[in-house]
Amino acid sequence: MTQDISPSVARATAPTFSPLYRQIKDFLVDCLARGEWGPGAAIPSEAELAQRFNVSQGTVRKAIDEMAAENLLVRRQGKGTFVASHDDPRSHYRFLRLIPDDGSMVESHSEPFACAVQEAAPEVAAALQLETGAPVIVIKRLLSFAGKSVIYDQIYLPAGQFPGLTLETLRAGERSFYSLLENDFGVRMIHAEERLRAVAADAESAGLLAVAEGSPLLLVERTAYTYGNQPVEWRRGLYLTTAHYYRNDLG
Amino acid sequence: MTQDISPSVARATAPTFSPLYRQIKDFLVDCLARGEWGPGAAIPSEAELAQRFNVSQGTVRKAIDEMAAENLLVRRQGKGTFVASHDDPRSHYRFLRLIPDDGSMVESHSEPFACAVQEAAPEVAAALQLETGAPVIVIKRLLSFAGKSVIYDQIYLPAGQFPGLTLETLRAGERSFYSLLENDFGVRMIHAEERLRAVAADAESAGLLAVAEGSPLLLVERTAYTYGNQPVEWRRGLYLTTAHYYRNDLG
DNA sequence: AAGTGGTCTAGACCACCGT
DNA sequence: CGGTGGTCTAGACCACTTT
Repeated sequence: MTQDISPSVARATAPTFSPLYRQIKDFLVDCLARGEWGPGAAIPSEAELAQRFNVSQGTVRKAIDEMAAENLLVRRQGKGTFVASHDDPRSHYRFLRLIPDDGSMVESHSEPFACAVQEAAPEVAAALQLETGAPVIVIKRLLSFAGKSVIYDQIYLPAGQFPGLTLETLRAGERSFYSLLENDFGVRMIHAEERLRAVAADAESAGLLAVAEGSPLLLVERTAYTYGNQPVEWRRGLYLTTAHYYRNDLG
Repeated sequence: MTQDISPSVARATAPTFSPLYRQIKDFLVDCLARGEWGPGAAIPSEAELAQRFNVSQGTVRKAIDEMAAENLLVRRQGKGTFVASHDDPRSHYRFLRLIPDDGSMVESHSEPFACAVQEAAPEVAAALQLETGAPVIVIKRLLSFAGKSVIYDQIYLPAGQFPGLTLETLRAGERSFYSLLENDFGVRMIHAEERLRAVAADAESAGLLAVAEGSPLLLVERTAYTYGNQPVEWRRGLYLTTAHYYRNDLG
């Protein structure tokens, strides 16, 4: 007989039946999306969830295993299972792929220098699933390794989801950009897609990165998504790759 | 009491104890590395392996689960578990990340035009863990999408592991490069690392890709590894990214 | 019908963490 | 110590594929 974690839910003529562990996973993902447990918080123990859903602990375990593999949760033996957070040092460099040629682990430093609201250009609107002309926050910043500027980022966010975000906010504190969005606006980035191209530096980029106009730069366009595959950030990064490279592992 | 899948193995004073499922995984990986089962072949069933190792089926299952997640094995319900192969269409585009801007799924065509043995330059030797000057096979080829050349590859292989590889071999048949290495030389690529940079086209690349000298190109340097993290291929690819982009998913 | 992987259970014990 | 996740078992039943 087909089972369901919530007997009160009408199964009716629904032609789609998921295994129990998947129903549990879907439920837990929904809890995360609704902010039931904030980033860094502990979720209920496997035993408690098993009791709550009337399933065995192994079934709950399989659901959590998959979510841990997707970087949604973090297991810590003896302590519990926690909602993944960009505050965690382990998640800190998950989205930055530029590495110095010499392999040194120098600290990177972000220097935002502009933050304004604009109307979304068609390209930006399409990526963020907004109407063209909708208000977006535009942030410009320079990222440097060991004092040398290597990335010029232009970041676009839907204005409505980040009220009161200013240049001062960005410059305050040492936390990373995604940590800030997570803590101050409750928006957690869980996935991103990047499109890379080689381009010639325009006047603005050349000036900021201290190279000749026309020099080859690595263009990295990123769309970042929160729960439910909802895009909430689009950015255009220009990477100077004379002494650094973009690393990618093909599994 | 600590257990071991092979009671006859002296555990002696070994300070490292792995869980059973990890010992089984290590054993299976070793079987693959030794070529016990060729690519595409079926491995013994979970029940048989469980009996052979005197463990429960769930323990074998966990070992195989991890190997499937690492693309070493492929599970097929009702049929069995098989050694992953580049002949499988699913694995076919696992290493090619260049996508046309319009998203069309056009067929790519590889056109090798040079194949010779050279002495390894220091950079190549380092990547392949050989001595500088060791014999390496150098392959040059053009890859085109919809008739337009978009990638110029220079591929370096340790000559000793690929005896008799010629331009004729490469041009024969329609199989992919990694399928050929797998079928004709028993070398299966399981993992690769790429380093990306933006560079200016030199005369040779500009000519082959039909762009002006100095045009920005995406330089992709790849080291590919077989079982045991042994590097067996290094390649330098120059990608034309005016109508295509390199796609990367950040998990 | 027989064989395979896929799901699920109920219980055991271990390793680790906090108090 | 009690609570957590981590490993392992023995068995059940289901879904899929082939004979």
